Amino acid sequence: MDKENRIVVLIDMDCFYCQVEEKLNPELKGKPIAVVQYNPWKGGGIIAVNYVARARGVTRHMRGDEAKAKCPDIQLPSVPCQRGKADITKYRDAGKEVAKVLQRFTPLMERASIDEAYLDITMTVQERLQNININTVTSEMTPNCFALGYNSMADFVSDVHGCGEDMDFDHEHATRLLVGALVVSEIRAAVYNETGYRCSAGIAHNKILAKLVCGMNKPDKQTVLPKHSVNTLYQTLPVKKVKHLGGKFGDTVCALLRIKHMAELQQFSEKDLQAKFDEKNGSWLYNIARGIDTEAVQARYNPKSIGCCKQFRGKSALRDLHSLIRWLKDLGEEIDDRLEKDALENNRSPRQMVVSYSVEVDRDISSSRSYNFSTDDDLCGELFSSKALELVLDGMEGSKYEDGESNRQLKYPIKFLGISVGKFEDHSESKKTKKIKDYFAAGPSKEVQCDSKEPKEVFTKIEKNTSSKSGKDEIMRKFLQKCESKDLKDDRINPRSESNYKPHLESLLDKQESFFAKFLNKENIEGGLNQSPASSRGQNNVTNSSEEAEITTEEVKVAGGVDTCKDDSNDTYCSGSTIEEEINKSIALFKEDADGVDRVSKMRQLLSSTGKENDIQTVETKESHQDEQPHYSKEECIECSECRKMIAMDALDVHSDYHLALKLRDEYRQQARNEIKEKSILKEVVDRDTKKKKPTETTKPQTILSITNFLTKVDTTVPTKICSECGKRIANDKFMEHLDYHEAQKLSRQINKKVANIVSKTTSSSGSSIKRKRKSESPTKKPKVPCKSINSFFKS
DNA sequence: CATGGTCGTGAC
DNA sequence: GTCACGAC
Repeated sequence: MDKENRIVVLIDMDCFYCQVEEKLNPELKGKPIAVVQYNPWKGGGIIAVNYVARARGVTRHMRGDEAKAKCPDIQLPSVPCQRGKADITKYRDAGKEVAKVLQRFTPLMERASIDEAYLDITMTVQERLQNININTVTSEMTPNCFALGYNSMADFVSDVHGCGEDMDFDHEHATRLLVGALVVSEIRAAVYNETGYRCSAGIAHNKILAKLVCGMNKPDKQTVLPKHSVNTLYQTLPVKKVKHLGGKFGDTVCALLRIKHMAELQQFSEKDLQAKFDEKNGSWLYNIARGIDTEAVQARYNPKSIGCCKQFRGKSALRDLHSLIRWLKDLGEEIDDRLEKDALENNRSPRQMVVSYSVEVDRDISSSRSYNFSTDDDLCGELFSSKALELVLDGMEGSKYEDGESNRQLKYPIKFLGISVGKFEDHSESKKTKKIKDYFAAGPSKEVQCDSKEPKEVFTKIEKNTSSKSGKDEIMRKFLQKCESKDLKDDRINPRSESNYKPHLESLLDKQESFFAKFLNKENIEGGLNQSPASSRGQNNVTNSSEEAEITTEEVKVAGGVDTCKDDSNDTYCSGSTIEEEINKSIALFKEDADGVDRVSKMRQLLSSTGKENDIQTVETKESHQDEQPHYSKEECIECSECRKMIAMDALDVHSDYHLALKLRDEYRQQARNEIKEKSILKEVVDRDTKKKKPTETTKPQTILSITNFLTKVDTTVPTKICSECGKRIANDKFMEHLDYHEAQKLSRQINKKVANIVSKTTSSSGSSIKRKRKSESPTKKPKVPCKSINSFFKS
């Protein structure tokens, strides 16, 4: 398929922060709410408004108090504060939860922000087209769907069926868009069923258009833009509504060309536009004026950088060294927290950090400095904050100013501070492919020495779950074969290829995202989808979008009853015990294996077999079923008592392991939370070079082992006992091991408690030095003066 | 005093 | 390597 006619979807969560709050606190459901940030001053700034509140005239740009005045019964949940900063972890996690669902439908997903993602479903549509008769598709199969240029979806459908008397009507593309709309209906239903969140979607031939129409019908709706409707749309579409044209560039375009609407852009030749703007922008404008945008959807799940920042407006500007240090410390710690979590989830760590800041000298001067980590840098909060301080002071050359010993004033007040890290590198060194190969090339022997932990664990899990059907070698050989012959994508899509190969690949994909993403992106750039001629990387003017922008007044429709079954993993991440890491990994894996593979189709089948209609449309024709993976009839499934999901019986034990792991993790997190102590004092940073670190963690390996064992699959044919500790069914021969696990757990709990006690006793003035026992923390080693001492910036 | 905190990108 | 911009 050529690059102009892909089927691209933008999924945008409706007032996402509000939905998250509603899910967390069901009492809010149905009420007008707005999420605020920093409530002290005038009720806080509103960053999201739900549709009930919008109907009452509440908008963003209002303070909490104004909202209260407009709508007295409005609820104003507040973004939690940590370290004096808004903490959006909740929403990030919720966003990931959604992305995880989306990812199942195509490997080509680009996460555009916390609540938006682009999906290239060209292949999915192609596949579906081969399995259905387009004439059996009706508009009822795509509820809440609009087709631009049509009065109703039904009109569009009949146009597709009737092939259209209109000469301009591009039947083939319209057909694919219709199927795309069908798929998107399923995607949105899956998102709702599995997360409880409502979203809207735009379906078009490229990102720009998908984004454009996504916002035209909200909330909980989708809009498809047929090719031939672009012109109609453009007639009245203000230039500034188009992505990339919403800012200064858009303004100059309008001013220079004296135009207002997109349609007017079409009168200019490409050369014209290139002359007025530059070559690239000229071409881009010329194309987008015709609804053409060839920018590919990048396969990217993880953010490329992780950062945090804060403004210090007005009087709160930082004027002395004390506050500078303190804020850098907080920022550094937040980075640290998030990095720790990221490392766990994605097996990577950053190679660079950037600190940016702005000072008010006359106007606001902003600048940024970067630092590349060296291999022996101990990546931790202290490193970040002290390095940042060094860089800031370095950059403020001459502006620093001392005023006696105790209170060093900065010459210019700091209005903004930010630390971010990026240039991530996989822990498994770019040798990942080689390692995978090595591991599987080593043959059936289970004992392959893997020096680093990550690949092995991942693959043993995968192996475990596939062993009944085919060996790891089988699977991996196929996988590598496909990689090498570059056929991989076709096989993923083509339902007729190895039928039990696809789901495993998918769970593999999930864990090895960066590897796979790279592969896909490469493919994409080199050949486009389906071997189109090599392209010169198209124009790029990309920006990114987030959360919930325009407050449009529309018909009110509240997100309805959220089913509460979720195996929700709302991590508020705390200190990282190794046990928790293990549990986390297990959860991640179980998630896929236990219920992740193709739940939608299973549910669809279940629903259609019981005749019970829900949100899910039973759209598939019979032949499309034949290729679906593990085919579970109702009798083969059982409802999980934990989450009420229907689980295949032969997967139930794995599934309940998953819940157990979740519980374990929560338990550990709770403990960790208890350990958290209040903010530390700048003293800590100041005397960082004299501080000694404590050797912690000595008994880990054993603990890991027993837990891992504990989480292994239990064969149902083997005699079992019920464990009195956890109530779980344990195979007899694993029972001792299992008890060991509980022992280890108790032990570690005790240890943690002791630590917590020590901390709380000494916490009165400077207690936080124990608080974070980082994995990377090496016993006594303090790297060879990685940072200058603060004093070196000030003569005494 | 007053949307704030994150992201990604391209130009220089 | 820095900066401004764009999105929300």
